[in-house]
Amino acid sequence: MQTRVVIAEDHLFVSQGLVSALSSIEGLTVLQTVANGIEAISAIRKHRPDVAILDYNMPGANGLEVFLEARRWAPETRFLVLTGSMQAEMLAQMVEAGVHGVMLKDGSEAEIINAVRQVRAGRTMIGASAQRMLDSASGTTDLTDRELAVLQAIARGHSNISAAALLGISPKTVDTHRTSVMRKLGAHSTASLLLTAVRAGLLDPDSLR
Amino acid sequence: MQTRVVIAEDHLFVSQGLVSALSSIEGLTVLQTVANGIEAISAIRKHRPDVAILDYNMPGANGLEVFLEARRWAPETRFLVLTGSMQAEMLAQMVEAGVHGVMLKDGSEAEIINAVRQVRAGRTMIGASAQRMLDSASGTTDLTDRELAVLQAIARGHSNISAAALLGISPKTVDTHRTSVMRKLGAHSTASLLLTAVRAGLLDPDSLR
DNA sequence: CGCGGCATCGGGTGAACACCTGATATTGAA
DNA sequence: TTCAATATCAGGTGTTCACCCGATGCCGCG
Repeated sequence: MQTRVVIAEDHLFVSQGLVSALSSIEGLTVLQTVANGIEAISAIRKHRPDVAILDYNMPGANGLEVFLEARRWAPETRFLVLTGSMQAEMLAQMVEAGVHGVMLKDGSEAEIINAVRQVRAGRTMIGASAQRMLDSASGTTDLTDRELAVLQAIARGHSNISAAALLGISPKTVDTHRTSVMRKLGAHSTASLLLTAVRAGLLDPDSLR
Repeated sequence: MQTRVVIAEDHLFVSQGLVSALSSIEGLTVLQTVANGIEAISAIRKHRPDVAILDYNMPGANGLEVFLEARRWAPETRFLVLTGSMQAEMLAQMVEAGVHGVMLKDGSEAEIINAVRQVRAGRTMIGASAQRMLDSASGTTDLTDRELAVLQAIARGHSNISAAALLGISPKTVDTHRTSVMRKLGAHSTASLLLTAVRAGLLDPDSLR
C-alpha cells in the first residue's frame, strides 16, 4: 500500500529519526518535513498526504490547531499526533476533535511505526500511555472546535482582526466565538480568560510561542 | 579517545535515536540507558561514565536534580542536558549550577554528536537555541516591585482603572508600568503578556483567582 | 554634586475589546 | 418535520488598551 506522508516536527533530531524509522515501511514516501505549524498546514494543503505526522508542540500552530485547519483542505488525510508531554484535557480534546492517532513519545520506534500503519489502514489508534491518561481524566471540555481555534489564536497574541485573517472568517465571527468562550469560562477580561484557560488545561503555555 | 556514556531519556523513541546517532562516534560505548531520573543517578554512581546525557524532563528527578546529586558520586563525569522545551529561568539555573552542556532538542543529529564531543573534550557548550533563550531572558525577569504588582493585578482581571484603585495610584501610572512590563517581556497584547509571564515563571495560574 | 533608576502623573490618539442587538444556513437527533 | 447546536455574519456602543509625547520628585551610588 502506498503511503504518502508529511512530517511536522520542530525538533530536528526527532524529525530525522522519524524519517529514518519510516524508511522501513515499504511503499512509504516522505513528501516533506516541516518544522512549524503554519508550514504544516501549507504542506498538507499542498500535498494532501495519506498520513500527516504532527508533533503537538510546534511554533506557529500546535498539533491540534494544524489538524483543525488542515482537515478542511485535506479531508482524506489521516492525522497522527505525537507528543512529549500533554495535559489530559488537551489529549481529550484531540480525541474528541477526531484526530486519527495520538501517542506519547515514550513509544519505541516499533510502536511508532505500528501507529503509522494503523492510522494509514483507517483505524483510530491511541497509544497506551495516552489511553491511560484519558482513562484517568474526568473532565470534558465544552468548547467547540471553532471556539478553541479562536482561543488559541488569541493566546498567540492575535487581535480579532488578525485571528480572522488566520482562520479565514470575519472579525465579527471571531468576536462571537471569543465572547462565547469568555462566557463559558466566566471571564470578563482577556487576562482572566487566558489564566482560566491555562488552569482548565485548555491552553498549554509551553506549546504556544 | 574512549568515551563511556550513560543516557537518561524517558522517551524510548528518542533514546533509541540517541544510541543510534552516537554509534557513529568512534570509541564511544553506551554503558546503559535509563528512563527516569532516579535510575539515572544510580547508573551514574555505578558506572562513573565520561559523559552523562540527560533529558531535562524525566519522571523521578529532572536533569538538574540528577546533575546535582550524581556529580557528588561521579565528579569526573561531564553532563550534557537535552530538553524539548524549558523556561529560560530553568535554563539559567542549569548554567549557573555548572552543567557542562545544555542544548534544546531542535538540534540535528550532527549537532548533538558535536555537543557530546565538545563536552567529552572538556569544553562547556550551550546550544544555539539555548544561548538565544538565555540572551533574550537576561532582562525579562527584571521587573520592579511596582511593575510586578501591576502585572499581578492585571492577571486577576483588573482593568487599569480598578488596578489603580487597588494600588492607590493613578490609572496613568498603571498604564506606565503596564507598558513597561510589556516592553520588558516583548509582549504586544494582553494575551501574550499573560502567557509570556507564566512561561517566565512570573505568574502562577493556580495562585491567581 | 550629577546621574540613573524608579515611581508617579499628565496630555493625547487610534485601535481594539466586551458586549448589545439581530440574522441566515447547515447539521444531526428526536 | 422540528428543533437545538454550531458557524457565520452584520449593525452598533462605550470602554479599554497600547503606545506616543512629556514632566517632577526621591533615592542611592560613584
